[in-house]
Amino acid sequence: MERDHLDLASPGKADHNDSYGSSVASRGDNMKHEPKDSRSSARAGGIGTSNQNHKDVAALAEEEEHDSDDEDNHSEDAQKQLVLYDPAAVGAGEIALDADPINSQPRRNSFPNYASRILPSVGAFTVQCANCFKWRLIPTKEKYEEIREHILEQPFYCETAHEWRAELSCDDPPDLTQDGSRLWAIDKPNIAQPPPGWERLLRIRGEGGTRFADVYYVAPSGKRLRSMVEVEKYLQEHPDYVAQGVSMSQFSFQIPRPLQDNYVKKRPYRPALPDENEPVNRITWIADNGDTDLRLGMPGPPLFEPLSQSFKKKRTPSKRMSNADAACKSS
DNA sequence: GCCACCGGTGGC
DNA sequence: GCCACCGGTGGC
Repeated sequence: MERDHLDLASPGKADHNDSYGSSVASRGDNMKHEPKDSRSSARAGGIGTSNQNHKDVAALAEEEEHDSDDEDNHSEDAQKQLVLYDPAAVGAGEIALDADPINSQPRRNSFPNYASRILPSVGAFTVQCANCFKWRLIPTKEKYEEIREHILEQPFYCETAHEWRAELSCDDPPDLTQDGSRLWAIDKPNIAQPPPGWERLLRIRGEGGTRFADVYYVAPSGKRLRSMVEVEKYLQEHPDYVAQGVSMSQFSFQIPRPLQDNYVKKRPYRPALPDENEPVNRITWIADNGDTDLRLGMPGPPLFEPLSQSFKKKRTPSKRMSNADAACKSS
């Protein structure tokens, strides 16, 4: 437990996480407030301390190179979370998590392989205190987006919540904990707030799908946009928005990452296309067919497993278009 | 016919 | 594995 806690606070480790979590509750069980849980929630929150910014891949690479001396990362241990909960449990004596009625309406999918079932939706927004690591509920989506926009430079503390909870301090028990009764997902830090009059919608997909979630932007006209390309196109067709100051930098289609491993179906192994410059007579042993059974027996909570993500090789900016570039190229 | 939701794919 | 984009389609 202690070690986990240290892991959480470990700058090196934290540095490798891009998590700012959102969490989804898959079950509507009661939340627990035991100290033990608070500990584990702190841990979970700890995973996501990266400086990664979707708009600055180069900065990310640099961070990774200096992961051993990022001493000031502790100030960025603040985590953000969206708590998604099972709508079926709404109203069953839950604490005030249904702060976002807009997204609390039951949703169902109706796809061939998904006998109509209720989809998770965002039930609450929560951010982790950078000091005590306890999760604090954020009263509204708008406030959450406001905090998230600058979470790296302006970490969240319990005192930050005085705006809506004057008495709150780190001595108070956590508002909620990662007790397995909810679906948690790690959100991305520093996502710009949507332009005034626009809404950023996060739709959680059903378990076992190919993706965890989708982000949509809803324009004041009601038009739904689902990619930077579409946003760019839309703004070109509606220059009045641009004249009002709406710009591409205010959009991000980054989705949170589920904390629950295997929520998203693993993509089947894709053999690389034969490289004509490579010898073809290598003996191949496909060890990973996407079956994760081997992991099931792993001891300890799985909360740190997503860490491996951040160790992926760096991308060179020249080879990877930024969102803005992509949008420009599409025009 | 619309659209919310999903799968698939290419790229990194 | 993650990300971005977009086509397909069942249900309304």
